[in-house]
Amino acid sequence: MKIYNSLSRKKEIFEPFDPQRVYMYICGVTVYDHSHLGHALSSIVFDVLYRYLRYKGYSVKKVQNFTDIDDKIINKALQEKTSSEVISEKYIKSFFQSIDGLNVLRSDSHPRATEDMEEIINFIKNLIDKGYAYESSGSVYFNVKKFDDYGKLSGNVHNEEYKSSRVDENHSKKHNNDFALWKISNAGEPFWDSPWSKGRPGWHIECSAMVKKHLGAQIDIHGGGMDLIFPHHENEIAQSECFSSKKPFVKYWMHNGMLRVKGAEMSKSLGNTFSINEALKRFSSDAIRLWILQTHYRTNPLLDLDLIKSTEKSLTRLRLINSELKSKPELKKMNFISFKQRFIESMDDDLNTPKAIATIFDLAKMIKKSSSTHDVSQGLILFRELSNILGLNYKKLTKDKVANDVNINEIELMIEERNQARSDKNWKEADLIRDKLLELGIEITDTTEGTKWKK
RNA sequence: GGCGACGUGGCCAAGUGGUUUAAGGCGGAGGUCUGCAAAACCUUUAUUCGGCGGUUCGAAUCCGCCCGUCGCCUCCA
Repeated sequence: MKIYNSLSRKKEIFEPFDPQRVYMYICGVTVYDHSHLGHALSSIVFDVLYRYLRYKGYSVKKVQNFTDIDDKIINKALQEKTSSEVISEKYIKSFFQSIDGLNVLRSDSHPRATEDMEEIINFIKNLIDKGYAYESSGSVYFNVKKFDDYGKLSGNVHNEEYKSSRVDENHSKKHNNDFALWKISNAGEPFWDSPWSKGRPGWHIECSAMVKKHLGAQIDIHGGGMDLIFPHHENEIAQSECFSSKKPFVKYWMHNGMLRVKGAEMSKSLGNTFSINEALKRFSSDAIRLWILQTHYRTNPLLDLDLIKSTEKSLTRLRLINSELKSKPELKKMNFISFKQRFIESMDDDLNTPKAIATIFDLAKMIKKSSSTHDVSQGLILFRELSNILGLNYKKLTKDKVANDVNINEIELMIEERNQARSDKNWKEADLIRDKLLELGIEITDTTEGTKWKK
């Protein structure tokens, strides 16, 4: 299997430190708001990686953290006149609801920064002891100049010229690129005791500490969005490699592309705030997954709801294969192994899910085509097996209640009336009733087993 | 200013030197079915890969230039 490594900027053959086991860490979300479709993209991509590695026989340990203490959470708490704990708790719940809804498997562990504070503080202590970090008026900074490899991931070299647009009120840093490991708290803000001050950890240190604690000093895969390459992951490398003196901290860095939104003005109103939970009310998890996986994970797709809708459409064919097709054991068994090979070949090539999906569609077509002349049971088994790797479960969007304002009995009655009209060959009346039903949002289908309807 | 990505049919999107006169999905067209529809199924839908040069027996795929789009460099999946 080949994986594109952001560090080397090319595809590399995947060989974990331990040939049997894979240790992977995915940067999780900062829980100050509902997760949006961009998070869905990332979650789904690494969920598929997780599923596929297990399919290949690896024993995989996947860890994804929650950043549950940071400025945005504090601000939100202030805004809503509550505590950061209440805020983070609320959005952690929402996050799980979202990824469960997307059929994303839970990671083996979901640690929170606030629960690993001891580990974080010890990590910082160690870096100070080794001379990589320094304390300055209650805060602690990493001294970037002490780490020669700084910039190896992002290509951002020490750049004193570049002045960030950010208004940094902090003048206690030695160098422009030095970053906070520990931040002294202002009055009223949440804090933890430390040798340096009552304060809280900087953003990057939690991941280094949690990787170390939950997975080890060196791991196979570290994933996240491309936007995290700098400074987050660059800084993680600095911290972790200085801490353990082991290189590389991460063997394969994987970064998914960023979901883009049409038109800048839309970003605030519609696009960016389109939460996963909101999307799941309108689309099935399969549709969202297919939409995302039909684009390679390293490209930046454009959010387009019509596209998700069209994906929903393409699923009907697959659902039909999954649920309605029966195999005929009395016929000659058909072999579908070539489809499996194609699928694996695609996935082995840096998770080429668009190609893998094409194989699933081709497989579906072949099953359908051959079902009357051959026993296609093996094809059906394979179809489900491959679908499962992509996390497709073929459950329909549960538009549960057919709306309270629509009376089911009434619908049945109208359908009966229409069928009466049809048997009387009173087409005008029949069509009129059909139109009426359509106005109510009821779509009907005449089949050999009678008239079916759906909302 | 620095780092990087990309431009493939109406739309989305694989392919990155010959098995490709370019997968798959959506949409369109034609057909089967139907009272008509819908759904489903079948068939069909780019001699062509932003433009111009070059390398090569051979290029969408490599090189150069030009045009265009986008991401990151600041919290961010």
